[in-house]
Amino acid sequence: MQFSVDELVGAESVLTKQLPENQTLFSLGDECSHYVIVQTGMVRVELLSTMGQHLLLYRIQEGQSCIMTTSCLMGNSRYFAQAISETPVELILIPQAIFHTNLKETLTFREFVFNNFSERLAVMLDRTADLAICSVDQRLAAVLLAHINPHNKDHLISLTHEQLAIEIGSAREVVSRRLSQFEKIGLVEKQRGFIRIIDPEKLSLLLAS
Amino acid sequence: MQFSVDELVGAESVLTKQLPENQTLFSLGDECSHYVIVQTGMVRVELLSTMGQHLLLYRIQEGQSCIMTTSCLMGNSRYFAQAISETPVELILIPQAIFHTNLKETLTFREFVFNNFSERLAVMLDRTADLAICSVDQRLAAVLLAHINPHNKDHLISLTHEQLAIEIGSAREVVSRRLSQFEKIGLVEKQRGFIRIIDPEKLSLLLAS
DNA sequence: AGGGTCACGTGACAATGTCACTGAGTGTTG
DNA sequence: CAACACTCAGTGACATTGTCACGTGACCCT
Repeated sequence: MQFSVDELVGAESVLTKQLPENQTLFSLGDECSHYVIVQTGMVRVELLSTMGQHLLLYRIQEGQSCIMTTSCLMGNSRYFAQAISETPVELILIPQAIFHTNLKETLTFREFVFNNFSERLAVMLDRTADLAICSVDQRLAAVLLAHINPHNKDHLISLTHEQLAIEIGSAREVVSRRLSQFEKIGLVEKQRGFIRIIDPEKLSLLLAS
Repeated sequence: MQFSVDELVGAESVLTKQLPENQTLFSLGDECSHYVIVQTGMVRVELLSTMGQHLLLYRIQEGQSCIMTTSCLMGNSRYFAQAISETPVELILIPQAIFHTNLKETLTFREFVFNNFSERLAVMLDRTADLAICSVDQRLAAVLLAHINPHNKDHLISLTHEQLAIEIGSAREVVSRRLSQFEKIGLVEKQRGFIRIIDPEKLSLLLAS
């Protein structure tokens, strides 16, 4: 993070909290009592359908805050999605009252909140646009390319088809089928729980069309 | 509107602007120089795909403000969608500098901005969730029911299939086909440019399933 | 070895989107 | 009025994507 939390809100009012993986941070209908900053780890925020389907809205990573939390605090409304830790996380919690006081009085805090908010909203709307505009193949290719580790010459990606499906907002079976097709034309190789990228260049050509 | 703009920001800094129907308020990539409140009329905000396809994000009506504008001002970023007047509109414009000063110093202004923002975000995410979760039939039924004028016993709705398609995020042909089906089972009657709701009760049953 | 769970493959089918084209209504204009 | 253009709607053919119901093999545990 690029700022000191203590400096922003005063050390005495900042709480921290640790949570293990796969823990619910908030659920649909919950009241919002604290502003939350993720200090380490990753949190997933998703909508829930009437069935058990999930729709990934966005992720919150190190140093970021949650737009829904911000929105709920600002508008005094309730959560209408749920958040789950994807890794063990360390959170910074700022009580509602302190949040509002600082928003009013501290320029650096206000700037942090607003910038973070605006940036997160942009990312989320980008994702929405992608979902609406790009094909499954394109979204799949994009996610695969995004997971390449540049330090590792062997482009092996540790994701299951299920995880990829959530990532691109599709279904496992669809991902399986498209990956088989990708394999057939030499773009990737499949292993249980892993995908190896064989031809990143061709893969990125997919995005252009 | 439930507040006096003059009271909020000082009469001297408030600008107003009139625009006819079908005018672009902002486009993708534009800088954001003013906070905007729609005083009368209606504005549509939509994403653009690589092709000419539009994806309706949300509408801004009387007394409301635009979340993307708010976000851009707060985060000092550029517009990544476009806004178009659906009717003649009357706008209130508050220059960026005045916006920030008032956000800092005026409690009522801050409350207006935040509440409006939070509410609009909720509506937009609701729409997103609907798109992801509900079937075409359900979305279509919902839109038709929402357009019923309770003062008019004759439930005649003035919308083309094209307009309905944009509304529910689908294609004209799909709307045509589903409406034909609706007509076949006695839910509606079609006319050129109009739909007559015959059986609102059955139509709302569609939403439940 | 047997049982259980997880990841994946697959066929059949339903829902939706896209394309290309037709035709019907409406208004305009010479 | 006749010709024309324009908007709105209907339709068949097809592609893409999602859903359901299974089956199969890998891996883990005792």
